[in-house]
Amino acid sequence: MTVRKLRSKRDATLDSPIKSRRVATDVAKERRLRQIELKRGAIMDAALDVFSRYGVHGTSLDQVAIQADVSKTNLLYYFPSKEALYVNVLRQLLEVWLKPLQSFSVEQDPIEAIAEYIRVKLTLSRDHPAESRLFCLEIVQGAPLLLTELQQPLHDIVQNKVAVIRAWVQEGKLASVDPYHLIFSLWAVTQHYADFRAQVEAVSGKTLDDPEFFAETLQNLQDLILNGIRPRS
Amino acid sequence: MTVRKLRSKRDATLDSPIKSRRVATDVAKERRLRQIELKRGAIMDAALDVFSRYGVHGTSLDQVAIQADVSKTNLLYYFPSKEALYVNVLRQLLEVWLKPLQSFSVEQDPIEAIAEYIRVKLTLSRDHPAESRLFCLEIVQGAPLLLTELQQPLHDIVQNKVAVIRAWVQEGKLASVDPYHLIFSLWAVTQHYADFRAQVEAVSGKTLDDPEFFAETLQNLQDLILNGIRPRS
DNA sequence: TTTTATTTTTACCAAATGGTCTATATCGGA
DNA sequence: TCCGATATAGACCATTTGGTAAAAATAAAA
Repeated sequence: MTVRKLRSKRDATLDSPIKSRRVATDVAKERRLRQIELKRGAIMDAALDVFSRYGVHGTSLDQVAIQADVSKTNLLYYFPSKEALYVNVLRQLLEVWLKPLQSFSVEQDPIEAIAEYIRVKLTLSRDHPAESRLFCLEIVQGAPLLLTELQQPLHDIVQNKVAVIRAWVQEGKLASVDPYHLIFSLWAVTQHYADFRAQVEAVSGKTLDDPEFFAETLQNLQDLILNGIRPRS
Repeated sequence: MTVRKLRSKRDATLDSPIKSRRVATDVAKERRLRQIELKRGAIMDAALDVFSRYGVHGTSLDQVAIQADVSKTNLLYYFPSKEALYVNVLRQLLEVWLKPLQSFSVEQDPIEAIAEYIRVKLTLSRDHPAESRLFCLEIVQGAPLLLTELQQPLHDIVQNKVAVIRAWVQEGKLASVDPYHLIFSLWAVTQHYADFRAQVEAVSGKTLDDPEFFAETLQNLQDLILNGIRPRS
């Protein structure tokens, strides 16, 4: 109810800006909206962090609230329910997540393009581990919420890149790899360092936060994959 | 308490078999023990399944009980607590999980050995997806329970295999890859098909259950990795 | 058959938790 | 300074859920 109120208010200001007699009013309203977005953002950041660590079900709203430095009731003023909060977090995460794939196109040199893709994805694994983990958790559990709205755009963009890779293969610029499996492998090896960080650390004693280890990992993954797909006489 | 009772009883029968005047008694006792293990096994199977789907926190004991076709209280008769059940499931899982790595040794041909390892791991991903998912969930969340007892054996066995791979490299049988990253990559690409099954299916429309897709996946992964590490002049 | 040990069920409890309702504080505008 | 709207907090509630106590049922032993 409270949220319904909030929603309708915000929608109202967004959809039909009141023809204000004074500019001052509008400015203030906008500032307030920014404030709201700021606070919502802070809550979502906190939520992303704890959700990705303990899972959605393993996290209480109180935990999120504390982490975001607000009261639970106040949190529920900004998000109608735990699920709504979670969905918002997931949706925001998706944007970060699908962006890197956009990049490569037929004109590029495949070796360079893929090397760069590995670099970008590995950087993402280092700098956005929470996003990586939460995405992983959601997908592992069948992505009940994500899949419906992920399926279409993901399918489309992958389809697109599959065509690009296929073209590269046909032009003899790559060994004959199945584009799907190449993409899956790229995802797998790069995200592994974020998602399985605990294991990586247990085994090797290092994480991507160590610059040397990061560089070494990048080098190895690029070598492995690129040698794996370089056209062979 | 109830469990303590159960425990002590079982321990007693295991540690100091009562010098029975009759064989019949022992036989009966053994049969009962088998029954207990059977029931515990059934409960653990059910638990593995639901835990891996909804996460530990997302699963209630009632769900597990229903899946195992026992009452919740009855379940708690066989396992002292939810956590105890979970730990048992994890421990059992570990055995299945660490086995494949044991296999390769210096005498083998590295290309064959690694091809076989990929095959085994991919088969595991197909036939034991629940184990793969639960392991993934646990590790992603920092493996609070697993890590303590996983760390040592995992570290040891990996250390061992690292030495093997390093020897292969030194003998010129492999390109100069870092053994750690090779192992991580092998894990990543094979487990991906189980853990990210939802995504793989959303993108490609197929799963490892499809024999054709399985074969194709295996072929591609082997090609990719093996070409990636084959010694190049 | 009687007795004893073990397994299963029934009723119940206490804590945690998502969420609501109401009161209060705060802030922008007049 | 006053007022209306927005934001925050506090008390509270209903449900879920892990777990217990005790009784009932079943199986084993004597």
